[in-house]
Amino acid sequence: AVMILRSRFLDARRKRRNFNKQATEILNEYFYSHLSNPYPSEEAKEELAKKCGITVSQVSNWFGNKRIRYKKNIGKFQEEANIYAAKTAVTATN
Amino acid sequence: VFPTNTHPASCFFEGAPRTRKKRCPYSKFQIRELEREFFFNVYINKEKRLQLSRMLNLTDRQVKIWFQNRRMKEKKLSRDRLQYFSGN
DNA sequence: GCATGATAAATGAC
DNA sequence: GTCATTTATCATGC
Repeated sequence: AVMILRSRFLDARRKRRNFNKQATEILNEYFYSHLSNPYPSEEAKEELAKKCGITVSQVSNWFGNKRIRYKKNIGKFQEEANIYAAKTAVTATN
Repeated sequence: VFPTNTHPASCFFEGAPRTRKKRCPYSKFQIRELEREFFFNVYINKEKRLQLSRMLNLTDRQVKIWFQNRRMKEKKLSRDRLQYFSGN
């Protein structure tokens, strides 16, 4: 009985909802501005989570998925990488 | 704050694709038996581990790792419940 | 139909 | 042992 409730709780959590555009922007900004080492520290994860309005676990999930999917097909993310590279360049000059 | 890059096993751009065992999801029966044992004791001893691995046609290493991952999962569930009811 | 977030096996640091 | 990961798989969004 406990196990059934437990599994239902898991299934409920697994119902996925996309992050809002602003949260994705923040995460991508961090990812592409740390492309040589896209491993945020625990403190950085907490700050990102707060700014994005998501949990630290969700931040970890996002970076885990992003790293493997980026590495697996860099070409597919080239355009996206250029966009955020330009964006951070603009903010740096201001 | 720059990451010191000590914890990750390798750089993000590594060149050595080490051979890794392909992840194979366990069957419903295997999961049921593992969960049953986990319910009685979160830490499994050597005897029961060998017994369980033979019954489920898994290696003792696989059973050991399953219990490790299962404990981490339980911990994460506790954190999520706490956060859910306290609202951060 | 893939994109995306979450979970399940498997590894390695410590 | 824990725990942050990698990787494949799952489930959903659209």
